[in-house]
Amino acid sequence: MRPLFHPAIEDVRPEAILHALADPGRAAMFAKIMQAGCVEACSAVASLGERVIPKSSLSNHIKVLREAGLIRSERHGTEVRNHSRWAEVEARFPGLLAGILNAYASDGGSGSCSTGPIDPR
Amino acid sequence: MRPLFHPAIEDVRPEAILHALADPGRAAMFAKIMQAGCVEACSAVASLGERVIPKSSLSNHIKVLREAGLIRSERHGTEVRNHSRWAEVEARFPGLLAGILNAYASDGGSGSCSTGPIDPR
DNA sequence: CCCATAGTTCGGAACTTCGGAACTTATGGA
DNA sequence: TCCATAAGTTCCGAAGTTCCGAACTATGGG
Repeated sequence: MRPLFHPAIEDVRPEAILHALADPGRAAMFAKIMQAGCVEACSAVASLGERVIPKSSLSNHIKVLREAGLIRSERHGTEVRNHSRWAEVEARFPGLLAGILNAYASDGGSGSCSTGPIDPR
Repeated sequence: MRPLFHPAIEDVRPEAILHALADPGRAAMFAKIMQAGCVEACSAVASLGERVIPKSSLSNHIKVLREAGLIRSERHGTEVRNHSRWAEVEARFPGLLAGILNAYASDGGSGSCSTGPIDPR
């Protein structure tokens, strides 16, 4: 198993973040990781709404979030814990994440993704 | 030629906006349309940096921006004029566009896209 | 050692994006 | 009026991306 790759914060590109969060499912995962005290096993995030996400897709979504610089993942034994990198990303691109997550939150019921109003950490 | 379709502002989805702006070229077009007094023929937007964009791709990029709800296009004789819908989008998703365009702007030279700091209209 | 659990990788089907060539539509002469 | 030209759009094939089931690889416990 290859070691997990994380971009340095200064290598994080806005287009990667937008692409990662342009999927409502991924945006919901990110919101959940952020709100859950910034720690979450991959599988804990596996059901969003009605939908059960297959493991392989889940693994891939998490990878997209990680490589976009949005989360940090560490292996702990057999599981992986995910932390949001909100503070770093916020310092580099102020207002970006709040704007995006609030947009999804205010879009509300109609999207597939539930996110309360934003308040990091 | 089919009449141009524009979503009503309440039908605009955050994921469509993120997807549209996840392409640095499209983000640069949008920034240009906004800054150029909100009016711009498609062809006026055709050269971004070094790159000359083929007409068919350009037409498609403009369509993506339009269908995401970011711009309004009107035919005037043989050309199409594009207006940004900043105010409407800002009212629906406060802070979203500013966050995104500022992120690209502060990413600056390294991306393929030049956008000054944001100040609508 | 064997099993269960948590993730990852592989590979094919379905979808999206890119760009060249052909088409449409409007305008401005001769 | 008829033709030429300019601005966009559509079509379609090649290239790339995403999704998900099946097979695989760690790790920890009994």
